[in-house]
This record gives sequence, structure tokens and C-alpha cells, in this order.
Amino acid sequence: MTLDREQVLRSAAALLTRKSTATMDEVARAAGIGRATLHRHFAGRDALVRALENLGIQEFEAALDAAELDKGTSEEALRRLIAAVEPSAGLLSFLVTENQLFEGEEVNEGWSRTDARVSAFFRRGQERGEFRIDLTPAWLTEALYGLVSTGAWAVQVGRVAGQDFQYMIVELLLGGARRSVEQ
Amino acid sequence: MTLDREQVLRSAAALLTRKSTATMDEVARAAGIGRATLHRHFAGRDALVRALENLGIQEFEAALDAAELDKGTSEEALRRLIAAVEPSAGLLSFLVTENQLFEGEEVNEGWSRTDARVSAFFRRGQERGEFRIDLTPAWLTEALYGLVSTGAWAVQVGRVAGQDFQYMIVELLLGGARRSVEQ
DNA sequence: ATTCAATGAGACATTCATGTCTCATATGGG
DNA sequence: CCCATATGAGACATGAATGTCTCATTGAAT
Repeated sequence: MTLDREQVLRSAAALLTRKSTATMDEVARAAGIGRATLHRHFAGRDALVRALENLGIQEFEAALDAAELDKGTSEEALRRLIAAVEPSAGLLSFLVTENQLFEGEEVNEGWSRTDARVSAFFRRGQERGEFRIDLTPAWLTEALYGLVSTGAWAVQVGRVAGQDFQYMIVELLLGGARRSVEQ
Repeated sequence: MTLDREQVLRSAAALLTRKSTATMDEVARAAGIGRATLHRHFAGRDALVRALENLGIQEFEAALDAAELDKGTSEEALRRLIAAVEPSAGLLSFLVTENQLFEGEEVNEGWSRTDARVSAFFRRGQERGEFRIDLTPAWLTEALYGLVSTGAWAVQVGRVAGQDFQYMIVELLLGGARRSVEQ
């Protein structure tokens, strides 16, 4: 036996991504373990969510690393980032929603780090003349989170094909819906 | 006395927009009435949320009407729509999140109507050559919802100035973050 | 002034998720 | 083979929100 704590977190993430109000019992069943065992690994629901938050931050930071945002053009870097983030999109979507419930309480410092990195990426792109300067880096950062969440949900419910996830997000984020003249 | 049911709904919307987990007691206090009275007007929390859902749908449909999406260019129409939707953005944001919890259960038919209208608007824009055809109307519709929600939240927490709400959403949705050559 | 309907406050029962605990069982190492 | 450890199942208590009810009070209409 000696179950894998990491594996439990993965299945919890998968379940909570689909049903964010799942009970501890449902989370345990989904992981194929008993509720008591789940409590032995995570002191409570808060602890579980915090662990998931740390996992999400860790995965997001890994995606930021993997994307090598300072290499090549900003556009290429953004494409790499969205590609790298796709496997974590569902979890991040859950965490974003969950975070909004905290309305003022202390938030995990990890988000400040990721916010800073994403925001700095957009600012660099602006300084290089590759991104518009009339949209603030803070807004572009939030928009990226929002579109990734929306995309994950749209794929989840079947409104968007899974294989289009990256393309739809990147293209909208980069070029918008307007048909440009050169096309 | 003879309190206004509409007024109660408004204050409930305002509160739940900020704190989506507010209890019936908090909702009642926010409306300046007792919990018993709140229950006399809305059978329970479900009934309250359903009433809010109908209010949100009604407001969104009113915004769709007011925007006159078939007049002028698609771009102008989209600007009118976002402007008309801004006062309801918080409520819609709450309802979108709330709806995702229903994961499969019956959804209010009103959303089908609004989805159809927004989606048809993007499709018309594509047919007119004003919108890109490589982004599906379904995705553009979801993206619009997502950006409106994200924008409402970003303003809520102070990451984006309230006066920039419309501009940030419309510009990103239309033109994206890329700095185009003609600028 | 009287009457009547609506309200506010609070008591009460119910439900549900959570957290804790016990105990029998199974697994894996020595 | 035996033992230590982890697990699963379930019982149990707790807390929170909900929903229902009563009753005194308020406000408005007559």
C-alpha cells in the first residue's frame, strides 16, 4: 500500500476541477482511499486546498520556467507558456475560483511571485515594442488567467475542442477577434 | 414598509458579487431586513439564486437589446455591448461561477438564448469579414464572458481602474495584446 | 383610535460536511 | 512466520447553515 501523497493530490485536483464543491468523502473515493486515510494525509479540507494551491503554484512556476519567457520573441514565448500551462489549466482554474472566495484574507505568497513574472513578461514585451502599451501588464496578466480558466472550462463542457485549447487562447490573447488587414 | 423585492435582489446581487459564499443571514442584513422576511420572499437559498439568475439574464438581454448588435460595424456594436453590460458585470461574474457548480444539471434556458445571440453576433461579424474566422463563435462567446468576469473581478480587487473596464475588455477582445504594424 | 398585515427577533429542529476516534484487517519488512 | 504499520469502515460528536415556527411590534389604512 503506502499510497502516494502526490497521487492523491492529482486525483483530488482532477475531481475538484470538475466539481469544486466535492466533499472530503468524494475526494477520498475518487482517490480510491478511505476518508480516514485522506484525513491522515491532510489535516482537513483547508489543508487539502492549500496543498493543491502549492501544487498549482509549483506547476505554474515550472511552466514559467519551461517557457523560457526571455528567449525569442514575446509571441513565441507566450505560445510556449500557454502550451506549458495547458496540463495545469484545470487545476489553475479551480484555484483561481477558490482564491476569489478569500476576499481579503491572506493569500499564498506564491501567487505574488507568478503574478510578478507574468506581469514582467508583458512589460518587457511592451518595452520591446511587441505588445501594446495601452493595456496594462496587470490587466494582461489577469486576462491571461481568465482566458486560461475560461478555456479549460469550455473544453471541459465540450464547447471547445481540446486540441484547439492552445490556439484559441493564444490567438485571442495576441491578436484579438478583429480581422486585421494583412490577413 | 412593504419592502421592495427588487431592492432586496439588488443588494443580494451586490453582496454575493463580492462574497459568493455569503449566508442567508448576511444577505438579509445587507438588505436591511430580517432573515425571516428574506425567507418569506424567497423560499430558500436556491430560490434566491434562481431569482438572481433570472435578474442577471434579464439585465444581459436588456444589454443585448440596448447594444443594437445589428447596427453599424461589428466593432462599434461590441463596444456598445460591453458598455451596456458593465453595470451587470459583477452579477454576471457571480452567476457564471455559480453556474459552473451545476456541472451537468439542468441549466436555465435563458443562458441558451443569450449564448445564441452573442454567438450569432460573432458569426455575423465573421461573415461580414470583420471578425477572424479561425476563432469559433462559441469560443469568442465564452471568451467574452470570461473577460467580462475577469474584468469585473480585477476592478473589484483594485488591479484595474474602474474607468478602464470597458476599454481594457474591448481592446483585448478586438485587437489582442500584439502591437500591430499600423500603430 | 382601531384593525390588519407585514416585519424583526429569536427559538428550535434538521441537515450536511467535517473532524475524531476505535477496531478489525491487510500489507510488508524482518 | 511474526510483528509493526497503515488502511478501511464505520460510529460518534461538532459546527454551521438552513428552514420553520412563534410572538411581540410596527406601520399603514380605515
